Amino acid sequence: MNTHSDKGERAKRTSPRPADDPQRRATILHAAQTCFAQDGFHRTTMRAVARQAGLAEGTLYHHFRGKDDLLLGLFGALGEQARASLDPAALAALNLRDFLRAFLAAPLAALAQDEAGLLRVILSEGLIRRDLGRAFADGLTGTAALGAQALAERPELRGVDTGELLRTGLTLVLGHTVQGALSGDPLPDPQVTAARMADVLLALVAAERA
Amino acid sequence: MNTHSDKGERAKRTSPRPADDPQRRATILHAAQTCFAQDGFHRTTMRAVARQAGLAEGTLYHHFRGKDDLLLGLFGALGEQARASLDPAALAALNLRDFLRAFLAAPLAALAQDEAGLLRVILSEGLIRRDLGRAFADGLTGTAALGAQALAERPELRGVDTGELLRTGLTLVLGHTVQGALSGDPLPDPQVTAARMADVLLALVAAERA
Amino acid sequence: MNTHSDKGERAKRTSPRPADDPQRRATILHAAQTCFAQDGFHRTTMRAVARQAGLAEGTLYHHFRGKDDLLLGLFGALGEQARASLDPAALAALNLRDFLRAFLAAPLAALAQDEAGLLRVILSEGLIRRDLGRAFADGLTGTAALGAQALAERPELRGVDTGELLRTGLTLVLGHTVQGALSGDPLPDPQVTAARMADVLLALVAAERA
Amino acid sequence: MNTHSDKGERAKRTSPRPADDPQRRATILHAAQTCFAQDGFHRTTMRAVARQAGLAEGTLYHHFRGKDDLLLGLFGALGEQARASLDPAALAALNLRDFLRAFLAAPLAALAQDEAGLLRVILSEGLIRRDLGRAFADGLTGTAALGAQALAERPELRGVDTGELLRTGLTLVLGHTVQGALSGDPLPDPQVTAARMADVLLALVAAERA
DNA sequence: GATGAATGAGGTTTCATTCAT
DNA sequence: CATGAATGAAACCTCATTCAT
Repeated sequence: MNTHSDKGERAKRTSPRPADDPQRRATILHAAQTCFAQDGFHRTTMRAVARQAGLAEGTLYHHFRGKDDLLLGLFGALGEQARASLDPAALAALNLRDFLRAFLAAPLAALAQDEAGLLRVILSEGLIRRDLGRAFADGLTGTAALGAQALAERPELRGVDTGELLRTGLTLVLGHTVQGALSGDPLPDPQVTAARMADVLLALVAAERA
Repeated sequence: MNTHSDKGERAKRTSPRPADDPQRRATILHAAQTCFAQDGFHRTTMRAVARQAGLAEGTLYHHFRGKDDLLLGLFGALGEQARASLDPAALAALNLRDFLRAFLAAPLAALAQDEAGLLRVILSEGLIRRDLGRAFADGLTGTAALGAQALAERPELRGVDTGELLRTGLTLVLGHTVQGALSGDPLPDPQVTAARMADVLLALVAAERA
Repeated sequence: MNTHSDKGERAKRTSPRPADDPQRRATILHAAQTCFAQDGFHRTTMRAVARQAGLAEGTLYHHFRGKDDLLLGLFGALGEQARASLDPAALAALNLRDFLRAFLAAPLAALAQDEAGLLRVILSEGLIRRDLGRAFADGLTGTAALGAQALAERPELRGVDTGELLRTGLTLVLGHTVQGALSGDPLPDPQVTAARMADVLLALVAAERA
Repeated sequence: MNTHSDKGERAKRTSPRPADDPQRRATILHAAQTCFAQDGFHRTTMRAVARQAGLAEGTLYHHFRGKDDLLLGLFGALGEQARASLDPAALAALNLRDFLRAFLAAPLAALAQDEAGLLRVILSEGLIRRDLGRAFADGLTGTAALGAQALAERPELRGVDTGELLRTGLTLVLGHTVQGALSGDPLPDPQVTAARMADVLLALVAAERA
């Protein structure tokens, strides 16, 4: 209903016919995210998604294979988002403290806002569906590996297992985010949280080098 | 019918009437846990639980109000288990390092084995259902507070926010466990993991007191 | 629950063993009537009847074949009651006006009180089940015939179809009672209603003899 | 699938989309009436109604909220029918005898035919469900009041309580119809019955004015 | 491509009845 | 005879998906 206005905006699309879809896909995914975040994947009906998107139920099936495909699409979007929020080149220029802060702030910031709902849905299903869960876990591992590469050469980390360091950092981020998602409390400022967690990791480095 | 064999086991009870039986409840909860852990709450049918329990569908409803009540019962069991695994009195006698190890090993051990399935179910639904999620989060908070009390007087922690320290520890535990649940990989030995995490916390203490 | 006291009363039964039942049957029927009248036959569970009777569910089946048999038993009781409330010998002694009043007051009085519930149940099911319905209708017809016999010889009714006269009277009674049962309003005093209806019939007699 | 033939019949409608269709509703209600009249409301399954309507079970729920809504829809249809069969303007032109005959013949005729089943269902449930029962009773009261208005000015009824007169008439109609529904016997010609009942009322008028 | 009415398998839950104690 | 836990068929209803328009 409220989505009709969005449709209005999109009506000025220049293409004469509805075109194919990258726009439509996004609209639908966004609607799905909203619904899933609110009621969970299983308690959300395709009709609800359709209405939220301002479309008919049948139309959803022109753009997605089915309900599951919606979830997969959402998961893909989460991955893209995560990848986009982390720029290894930029990180490389920072000193260790700032590197850690930026590295941890990225996922925290991405999930801080209304996207928290997205995470809830992905995690909730990921805990049940082996494929989703593993993909998510692999994403974390990959991210840690990516960061570790950027830290590999730093002299002040000589003797430190940077991979494990960053994995510990991401474990903190995951634990923190899940806790927030469970409690329903709004998460504190990502920058502050990231700074606190960076301190933990720095303490760990200091201890290991001692 | 098929229940008679089970009843045979239980025949030592002299009472002629099974009464309201805590055994049956446990049997059913166990079956529910198995099914839920395997397929998730929503994809599990009451029929599946009944079959797993070796009972008729209708019988489940003599002991639980409905499917939801099964989940709640499971959640309650998790809580009891958590409470049972943490003995504040015993902890108080330990030095800091051992205290932290024991404090963190308790939940890790509880969830290490097949109970991992239980956690997956509870978390999966807790991420969607506000009441469950909050109850779970409150459990964590309460546990941290309980531990903090036991640490309050220690001179070597003068100036350290013990509450936050333990919360960080539990955040690590939660993150670690979720990661394990997601990846499907068997979690490493709880004692080892706990030791590693205790080191993180000790590093943090050292850094804060420096 | 409140029925336990009743059970207490009955405990002083002199017979050493529970005896057979005429007492029990009555207790159960009474409970059934209460439940059926409140929620209707179909919405009443055997468990509800058992509880109302202060008995176990299984016990009901020692005295009645099943739920349907309860309804039949109730119907039989209604018939007995109807028959008991009508004493042809006593009626024969009355003048026409009083005869009609008494004849109509009998069923009205029987149904006036809490027995109204009984009627509701019987009628409700009688409208659906051919056997019950026909038995009920036959009861009415029989009653009219019985009354007509008592009026047969009266000289002031020479030329009047007394059977039809009384059938009309019972039609009024039935219509009146059904209306009351539908509206839920408490029925007015049976005597008054009977008097009013008797007037209708007397007017009819007068008109026919004119 | 099997619906396509039906749709063929209906193909004359030019609208590309069936829209919300009043046809379907009627089809379903008719099927419901048939089933309910045969087996009663409670013994009729939604599946039976669907089959009778030549539709899938799920389809019923696109047009009615649930089983109860079917009953309510039927009740509404009965009301409409009753209202349609009574034309106050036309009645006003008749002399008293014909007025009464027409007034009583209307409901009798409406229920005489296969609609008798409809009445059985409505009454059967109305006797149990307070809301339905009251609505039905109110319908009767309203009808009597409507008729009384049309009779109000007649000089030959000066001094007669026309409201009560017509209520008595409807009580006769109700009693008569219920009796017929119970016995299962086919009701006699509505016109004849109405004439006989009109005579009763006329006798009553004569007696009251005497 | 868009629509949404129709489909029907399948889910949860109820409840009359049985039978071991 | 009394009990009441167990049974399991069957009811109502939901909802992902299809397909004629």
